[in-house]
Amino acid sequence: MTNSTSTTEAPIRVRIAPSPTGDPHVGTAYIGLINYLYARQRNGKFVLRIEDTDRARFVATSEQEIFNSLRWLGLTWDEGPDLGGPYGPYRQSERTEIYREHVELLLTNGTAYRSFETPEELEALRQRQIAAKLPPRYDGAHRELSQAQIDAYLAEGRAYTVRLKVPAGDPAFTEFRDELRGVIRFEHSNVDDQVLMKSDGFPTYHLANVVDDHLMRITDVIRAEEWISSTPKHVLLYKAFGWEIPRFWHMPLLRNLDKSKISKRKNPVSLIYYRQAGFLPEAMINFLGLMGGGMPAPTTESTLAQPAAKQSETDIFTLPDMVARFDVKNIRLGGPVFDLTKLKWLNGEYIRALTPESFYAALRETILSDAYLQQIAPLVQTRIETLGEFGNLTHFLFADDIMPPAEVFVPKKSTPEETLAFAAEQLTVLEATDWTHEALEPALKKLGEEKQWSVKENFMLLRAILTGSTMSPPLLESMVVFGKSRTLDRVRRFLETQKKLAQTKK
RNA sequence: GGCGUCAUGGUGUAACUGGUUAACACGCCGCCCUCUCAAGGCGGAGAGUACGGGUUCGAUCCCCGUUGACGCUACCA
Repeated sequence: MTNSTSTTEAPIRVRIAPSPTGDPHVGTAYIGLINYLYARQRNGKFVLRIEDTDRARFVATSEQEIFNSLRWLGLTWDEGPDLGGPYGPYRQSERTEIYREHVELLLTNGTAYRSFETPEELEALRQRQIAAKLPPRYDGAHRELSQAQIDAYLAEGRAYTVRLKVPAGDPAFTEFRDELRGVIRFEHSNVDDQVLMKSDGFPTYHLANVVDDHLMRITDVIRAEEWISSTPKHVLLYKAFGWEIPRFWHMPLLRNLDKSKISKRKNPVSLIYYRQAGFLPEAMINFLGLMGGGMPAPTTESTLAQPAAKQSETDIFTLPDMVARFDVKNIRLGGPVFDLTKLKWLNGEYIRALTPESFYAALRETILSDAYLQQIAPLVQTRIETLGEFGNLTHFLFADDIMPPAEVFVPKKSTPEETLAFAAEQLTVLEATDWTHEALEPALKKLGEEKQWSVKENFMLLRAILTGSTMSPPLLESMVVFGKSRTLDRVRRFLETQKKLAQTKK
């Protein structure tokens, strides 16, 4: 029932499989780091695979940003969409034919079946189950359709999904070994007949993931803990195909300060944000290495071997240090809080350790780059009388603690509650909008019309949040220059802070 | 609700996987240095290891239960 051990012989191959659905996420970097270390320590290969099977959430620029962010952190991969490799293509949207063939296999060997319900019907079923206080699950209505019925539906041209036929009867459970936790068992009555192929012909994560991991010879699946619950489905799939099962390592989930799964509302999660806000990649990777432990305690010998090193600085290490000393098996299973305070301290340590030359270079590459200043200059040229006033108008682009007082952001005709509610709407719109002047302007104006906020007050509110002031360079241009990640984060931080403020007043 | 996972100061971790006054770092407080602020130095408060039972000469570490937190419960990943 436990995994085959023959994978031990195979050359180690691991992978990360991010979805291009938005900004690259710190969680991706964390899992990427662990995979990277695992591969580098074992002479293995680290594969990057893009899981772009969700066409509804697909973001065109996302893939490139994932590449950039991982490279920024130094997490280089051996095979991937941009590098190629022996088991490509490494983009799932280019592998649809492979999935189709494999689904056919399952259909013929009876481990999967077609399900012809419409999304509406399934939603209705769900609602009925929830109302009846039953666990919402597919009822298996089409598990045993007759061939005649299937042919009839097919002839009608009815859309269908393909579902996994979770075995009934003996054994009535699936077990697998998590390398950090031991054997985990799921009763089949608790495993849903998961959709493997959507009606649009794209596979779901579960199918694509298993097929690709097998075809790409992945020996160790190192992923986040949120996948534990779906692992039995994956194991069942490996078995349905008659394939060897890889080792599973489920890493703890990064958390917000309140211990919930890390989320953009409560914490910056975009790697682009961290880069643009001036975090050094060495600090970020070091900090991620601290999450969950994994670095052995310093031995007496090693401290003696480096008498010059400050003993207190055992929290400070580089990526090569980690390759040399990190051990996945030492990972702590409690979800670590991604604590910005400590990350900032670490970043400060790295900044102080820079030579004056490289510190200057770091500034010139980021916050004081020519590219950035060239974008800013036209925004202020007509608005200043001496060059010395440059800072007066652009302070908000270089500061990280902007927080307008209520007098500034609440319009005369509105209450603070209305204002904050509208700001939340603005955030939602901004999140879904391309970061260009042409796209932002109509999107914001449309929202203003719907909610009956004048253009002036609409824009003024955002201006206040972004700049902390009612006077600034043009809003949209400023937002474009400041960047989507940082702007959105500033709005989120504003909303969260105001929410807390309102609560403490009560 | 069901299923699963987890549990050491406020936070991140350590403690030869049964024997320590439970250690280090961040944060916090104080002192020193200092034109300020940092940095740096020195010192301090803060957990008896979620709780309750076992096993053991002895449990942070092993077993059981409870509680809590978190995750999953989609034609999203």
